[in-house]
Amino acid sequence: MAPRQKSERVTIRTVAEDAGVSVAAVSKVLRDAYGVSDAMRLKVRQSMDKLSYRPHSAARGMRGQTYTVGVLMADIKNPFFPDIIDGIDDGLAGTQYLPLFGIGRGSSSVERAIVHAMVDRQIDGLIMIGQRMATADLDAIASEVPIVVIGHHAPEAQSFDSANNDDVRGGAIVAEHMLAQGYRRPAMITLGRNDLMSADVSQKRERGFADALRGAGFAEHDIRIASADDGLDDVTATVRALLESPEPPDAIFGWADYYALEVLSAVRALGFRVPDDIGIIGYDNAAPCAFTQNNLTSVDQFGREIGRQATRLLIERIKGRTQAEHFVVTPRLVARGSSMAPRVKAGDTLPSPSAQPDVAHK
Amino acid sequence: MAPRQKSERVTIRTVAEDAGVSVAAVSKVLRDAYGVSDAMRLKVRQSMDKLSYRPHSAARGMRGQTYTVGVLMADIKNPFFPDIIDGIDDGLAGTQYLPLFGIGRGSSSVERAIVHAMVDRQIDGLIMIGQRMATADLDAIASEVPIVVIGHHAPEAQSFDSANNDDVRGGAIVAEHMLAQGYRRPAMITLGRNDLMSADVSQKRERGFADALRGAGFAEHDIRIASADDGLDDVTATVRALLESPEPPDAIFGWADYYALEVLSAVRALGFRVPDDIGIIGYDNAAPCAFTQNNLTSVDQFGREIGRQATRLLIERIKGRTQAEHFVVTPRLVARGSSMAPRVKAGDTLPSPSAQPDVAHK
DNA sequence: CGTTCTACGTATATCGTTCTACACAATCTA
DNA sequence: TAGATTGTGTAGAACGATATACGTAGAACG
Repeated sequence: MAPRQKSERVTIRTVAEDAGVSVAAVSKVLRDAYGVSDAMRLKVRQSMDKLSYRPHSAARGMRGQTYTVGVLMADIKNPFFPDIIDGIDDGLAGTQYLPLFGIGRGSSSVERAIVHAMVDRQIDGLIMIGQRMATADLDAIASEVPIVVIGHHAPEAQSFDSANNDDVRGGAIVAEHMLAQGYRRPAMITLGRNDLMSADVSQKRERGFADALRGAGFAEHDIRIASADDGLDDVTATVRALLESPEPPDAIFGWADYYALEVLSAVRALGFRVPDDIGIIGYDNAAPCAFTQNNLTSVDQFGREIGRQATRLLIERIKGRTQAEHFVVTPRLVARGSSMAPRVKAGDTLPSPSAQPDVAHK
Repeated sequence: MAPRQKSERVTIRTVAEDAGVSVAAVSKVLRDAYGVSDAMRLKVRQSMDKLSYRPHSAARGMRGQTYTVGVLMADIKNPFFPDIIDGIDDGLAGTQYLPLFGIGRGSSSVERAIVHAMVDRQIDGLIMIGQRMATADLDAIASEVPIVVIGHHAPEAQSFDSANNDDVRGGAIVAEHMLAQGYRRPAMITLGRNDLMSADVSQKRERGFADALRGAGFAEHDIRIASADDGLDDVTATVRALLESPEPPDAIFGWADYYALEVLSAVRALGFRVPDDIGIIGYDNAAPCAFTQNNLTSVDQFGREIGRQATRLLIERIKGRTQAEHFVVTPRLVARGSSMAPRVKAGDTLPSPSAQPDVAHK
């Protein structure tokens, strides 16, 4: 009937012709917009199925939404992030939105480039996981697109939402557990501050950890918090320095699991037994914690729930909410072997490497 | 001068007016297209900087390229994939292209949905890592967009490229190493076949492993290849069945590292020592292999190089190559503690749990 | 000096949607 | 019964780039 049939791509026009209605009508059906009768909706849907029509997202982006949400992951090696992503999938299930991911490499300039690229590609909203940008940067981005941040506390921020666990409390939980287990000289190893704005959750955990020790009567110089970049070599060097110092710690808190697993490796490589000589605790309760060879005590921050909430917040923002909302969940300690010293800590002897490094695991 | 200045968004038109040239000229500069003088290029570039202009990707996508390449990752928990991604970043550095990632969840229908979504968003090309679709599906996709697959062998495919290591050879390397270390009853645990088309690299590794054992004189019923879905529970159940069978293996090859680490956990949880009672070998040489607590012998397949090559192939395809190209690299064994039994395997006694499960790691 | 290149620019149709404005009929209200 | 309202549908202008087709000036050539 219609004279034109040069192109082979199925467009909204093809559907309209097939269904015998206008292009605008099809568009309305597509968007579940107001002003279509049930009869028309049905007719159009059938044509779309018959032609297996898929709307062209780039074209939609020119005027309206793309139904794409961007997710910026600060890095890809963190075994905790998959939990969050499961939560995001939960939150997106049943909606038209699809997540596309950008992967930062620990540098805020790379992150910025990715965010720009996503904005240029007309994403409808953005979830940022563990990003390293300052709140001011986030405000700027929020003026272009709705965002929700995970792993960055900004309770006063109005232009964007956030979803987090209570990291200060989490840090405190760790200190309390160490003392309850009989460890006497707890220490923490945390991320170095090379990038101007490093992950601020680590700082929150440090504060909680330190405050709890203070509360238990520790003097300022007995609160030891060392730092190292992630990566086995840096961590090992710092662990070595710590354990060879005059009053070495008998328990170490690694600021996050992926990092604590490197601490675990370093401690054992130096010939110490875990948890007998040194207790080790991580943060996130990521999947590898449960492996027998790690058996790592950790703080569960309910990543999946955080991901779900973040997604809910984002969709609300996209739909028009302008009031900020900041979700916070209370973390919980999951005790495993790495912090369960069997001994009664009577003689307060300094730990030293137990004979040989454990050959079975060498 | 120009009457219109209603909108605030900086478009190609804004730049053109500022630079005093036509819109078409600016577009040419943007695309490094033919027919612009150095003087004009400079002038336009300056205006773009001054206005901090960023081209609108959706609009570009309507007629030309989006300068976005999609990367489909079969899952996000595999610690090997980051290596590949590093390679992709290498390959993309210095180009205008930016990668956006889709994350499958082990199901080919989810993967298909992601691929469609990416195509609808006008990506210029697609790299698929460890995807589970059949070659026929890939042909269909390849007719819409250039693709390169990683972790799927299709040497005869003409419509798309691939980048892989030689998985058959890799499987053989493992068997040879086990025998050289004195292990006498090697076994392999590999992925279950629940999804119709599961990762075909695992099958290649199985073949290499089995062929090598045959070559060493093993009888067919002594070549044991068990299967389990990934996930600690399934793997543990299968490992238990294997180790409690009449002639239990004394060495186990896990088809990939993320999987072998679960095997390691299961074996130790059952009270066996590694490598004394049971040797364990993985595949990929992912970062966690080097941790002291894992100390996992593995096969290095040079993921970063694979990622680099895949990217090169993709860009060539985007630029117009139609002849298929299939890159294959030869893998290499990296021996670590998990496969280094110290004993001389003289008395061929069956392994049994050494006394108690190692309390220190429980 | 006319013709033919070559290099550089411009004008404008086009991509596939969404959105605004409006037409029309049926129903409600005063 | 006139006027307002509601429900349903259409036409056509955007959106911001790219690609095509073409114009112009200067150089090269015979």
